[in-house]
Amino acid sequence: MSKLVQPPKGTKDFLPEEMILRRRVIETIRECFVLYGFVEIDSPVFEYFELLSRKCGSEVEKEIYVFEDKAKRKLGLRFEFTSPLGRYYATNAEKLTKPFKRYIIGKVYRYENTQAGRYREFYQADADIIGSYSMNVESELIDLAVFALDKLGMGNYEIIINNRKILDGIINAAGIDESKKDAALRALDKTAKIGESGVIKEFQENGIGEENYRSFMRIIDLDHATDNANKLSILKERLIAELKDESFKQKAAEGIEELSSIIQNGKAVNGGTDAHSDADVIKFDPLLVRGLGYYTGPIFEIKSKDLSIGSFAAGGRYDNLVELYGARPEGACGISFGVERIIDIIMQKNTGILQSVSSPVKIYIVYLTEKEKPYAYKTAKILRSNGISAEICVSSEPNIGKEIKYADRKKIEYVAIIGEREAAEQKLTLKNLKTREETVVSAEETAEVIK
RNA sequence: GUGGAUGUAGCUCAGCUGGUAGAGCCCCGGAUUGUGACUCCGGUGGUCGCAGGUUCAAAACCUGUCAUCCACCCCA
Repeated sequence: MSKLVQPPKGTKDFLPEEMILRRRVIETIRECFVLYGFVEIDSPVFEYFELLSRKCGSEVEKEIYVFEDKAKRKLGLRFEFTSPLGRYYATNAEKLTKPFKRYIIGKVYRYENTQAGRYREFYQADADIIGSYSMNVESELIDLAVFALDKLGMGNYEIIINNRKILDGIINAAGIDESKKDAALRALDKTAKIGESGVIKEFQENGIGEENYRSFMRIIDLDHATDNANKLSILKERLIAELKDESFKQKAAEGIEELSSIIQNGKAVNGGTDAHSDADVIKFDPLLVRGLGYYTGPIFEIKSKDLSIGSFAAGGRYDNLVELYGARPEGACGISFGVERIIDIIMQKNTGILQSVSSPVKIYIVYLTEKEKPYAYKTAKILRSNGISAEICVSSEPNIGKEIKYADRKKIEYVAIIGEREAAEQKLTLKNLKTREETVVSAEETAEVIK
């Protein structure tokens, strides 16, 4: 294939069958957002580069698509929805009802190397609440995620939570210097991948001692704990005992309270028994870090338990970020779903799904000769007026065999055949392509039957 | 940005130590002029990712480049 007929690196074309599935996934998420009371907004795909790069961290900054417009303004494509939301909120704060609960679904762009599940252009579906410091927000977002993911049939997944405040405390208690915090966190985040020796190596490369690693791991050694609540209370005792600095101590305790509250809320909402509120699905993991620089409190990540495709939804609290854009400081927290990754998982779990999706078009109308054409069009209009999506044959020389084959390939469930006999009776032959059954009925009856 | 693998028909792939391309599926037509999944017959389709180089001769060897995949990095 020549270069010019390929879509640019990291982007792809979507075939009609893929679009049907995508549409279904996006619509399901959208419906859930609405069910939880979020309102939709939109904002530009590009913003001033300087705005996008604020507080996102240098690693992320490298991934922003940058360009200059003809007046030499430096612009960038949005790489996620949080910075644009900060700007949007600051711009429109006076017009918005607070707490501001909004959702947005759209394309975002990241200049990075492609891989399975990693694209340069992809969809995110994002729900955020600005204007509350309460943990009820986190609970609501997690509950929403569970609701949506179950509806999507995502099966086995887990929600991993942690809190930046706790991390800060453990880092301090482990004797790691504040200036080396980021490097330490980045290394720790990789524990599952590179193992203990790998983390120690990275620590040393950044001038952090092995003993610091040991103390960190000793503090978070919670293997004997029975559940999340138990883990948190053990950790709390340890941190209070080990932290000298009063402000760190207080923050860490606060962080633990926050997570306890989230877990508690989950239990309350689900009647205290639902598996989603327990360690099975919500899992406190002190090694969860997340890269984005603006998180200030609880952070969470959702990933499949049986497929390793990275997380497909994630979020966290970013209090006071809006202040960066000139608004009054406000509590804020959000969650983001990676649409492509969700679709990848659905397709891996159900390999035949693309073949099995049926067309949104309900019925295909074929007439046999020019004589029946007016009646066929009239029939189409009646069906459409009744809310039935109907396609009519456009060939000037219809061949019934070919037309049925066409309808079958397009996964249309029914065919209406209109020939001399049907036209005379003001009816049609309704054929179900799956069962191959045929009945002779009127257009109105057809609308009733296949609705 | 770094390292590795791959790139042949719409799809999945074959093509030996260099001798100028093949299968299956799909698609199209017919057997079957008011009926699609099966069967049979016939047919279309490839500047071998692209550009150079070596050679009498390159899909094959060399170099570069682009894309995909994998691992880093980071992340949805």
